[in-house]
Formats: sequence, structure tokens, C-alpha cells
Amino acid sequence: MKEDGIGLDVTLEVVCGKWKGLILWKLIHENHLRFNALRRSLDGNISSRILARELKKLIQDGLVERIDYETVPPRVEYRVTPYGRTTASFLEKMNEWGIHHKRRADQQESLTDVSNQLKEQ
Amino acid sequence: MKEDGIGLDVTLEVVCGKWKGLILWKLIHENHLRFNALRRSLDGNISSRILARELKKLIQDGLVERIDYETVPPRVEYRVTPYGRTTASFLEKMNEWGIHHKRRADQQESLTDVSNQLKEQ
DNA sequence: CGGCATCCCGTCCGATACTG
DNA sequence: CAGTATCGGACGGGATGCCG
Repeated sequence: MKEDGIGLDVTLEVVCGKWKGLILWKLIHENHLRFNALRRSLDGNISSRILARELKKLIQDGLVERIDYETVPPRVEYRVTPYGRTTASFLEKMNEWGIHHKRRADQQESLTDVSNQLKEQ
Repeated sequence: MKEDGIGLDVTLEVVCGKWKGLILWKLIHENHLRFNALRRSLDGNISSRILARELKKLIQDGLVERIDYETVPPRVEYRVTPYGRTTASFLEKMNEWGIHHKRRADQQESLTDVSNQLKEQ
């Protein structure tokens, strides 16, 4: 019996990819955003196609809720569900770790630059 | 100024994919494993090609260390670095969340089965 | 405004076979 | 034992354009 990676695999599935984690994070902190507002808030460089697709996955997993106001012009809001909000437990930690890692990566960058220069000789 | 997803993106890069998180998790808990031992411990269905590739990435990021004993037959061990061990902060949380989510997903499965049956009519 | 359709590319992942 | 070589499919991600 392995009490190990029992749960890790499914979490990786849910949050994996470049965007789903960031989308969740945004919705957790902003609470209900319209489609394009969400889009602009994500570094600005996610295409609407990708955003729509990733949102669908999050909705399927029950983490995000779609509210269509059925107006013209259309107005649709996305909100994190109470259940989706529970992902904050690890997203928070991931964010903290990433901040530290970014500093470290910057330091290593100058190191690899040096080793690349050595290789080129 | 956004103090938001500043770090989350890089964490997603490091841990993303189907395997890297699981490999890290294993190495954190087992401390130094040989290539094939690690392979067998990962649900058994990762190919050696994929494992070798993912390990290289983890090594590049400074999270895992490769120790080659230079013997014949070859003996190579992989060990998580002290820095790599810091990822446990969020891997732990991800694992916990995944365990809960798995239960929830099982419940929803029966629900979607029902809705699929309805659609087919 | 909130998407979907199309096309395209790079990466992820896998199976199989082979080598030092 | 610890990988690499080769091939191939699936998926992620992006650009562009169109629609109700």
C-alpha cells in the first residue's frame, strides 16, 4: 500500500497547462469577472480561443461557474465556485515558491551564461 | 501593480506535465533512487525515454541531482537536491487536495453518466 | 461582447527497438 | 543497467478571421 502520490496525479491534471492555474488564481482573488476582463487581466496575451477552452475544462471540473445574463450585447461572467476556492490551498503555496524560484533562476542565468561562453571557446 | 500571479507561472512551468511532479514527490520521499527503481515506482507505466527526458529538465532546474558511479554495469542514482526539497511545500498541499477531489470526482461521475443517458434519448 | 472555425506549430507522451 | 534512436499520435498553445 502506497500512501504516496495517491492524489497528486489528479491535481496535476486539473491545474496543468500554462493557463488553468492562473485563471483560477485570478478568479479566486477578483471574484466574478467578465470574459474579456478576465482575458485582459491575464498578462494580456491569452487568445480568446484558449481562454474559452480552458474555462470549459474548469467548469467541467466544477471549479468555475458561468453566469450568462442573456442580454444583447452578451454579458457573461465567470465566478469561482466554493469548491474551486479550495484550490487556493495549494495555489497559494505554488505562488510563494515561484517567487523564490524566480530570484534563484535569475542568479543561475548569469551562471549558465558564463558556462556557455566557456563552451564556445 | 499586480502582486498576484507573480510567481505562479514559473511554478506551473516547473511542475507541469504528467510526470515531473510525481517524480519529484517520489524522490523527496525515497531519497536517492536508481533509474529503473524510480521507473518501477511510478505506477510502472512511464517509458524510459520519457523518464530520462523529465529527469533532465528537473536537473536543469536544479531540483534533482544525478550521481553516476561510473561502474560496469552502470549504476546511476537520482537524488532530490536540498533546493528541490523545498517544492514539498506545495506538492504536499496538491496531494491533499487531489485526494479530496478524487472522492468528489467519483460522485460526479455517476451524475454525468445520468446526464449522458438523458442526452442520448 | 463572447465566443467558434480554421490552420499551424511545437511539445508531450507512448511503444518499440537498440546500444555501451 | 541506463539510457538513446526512431516513429507516431494526441494535445497545448497561438494567429487570424468570422458570427450572432
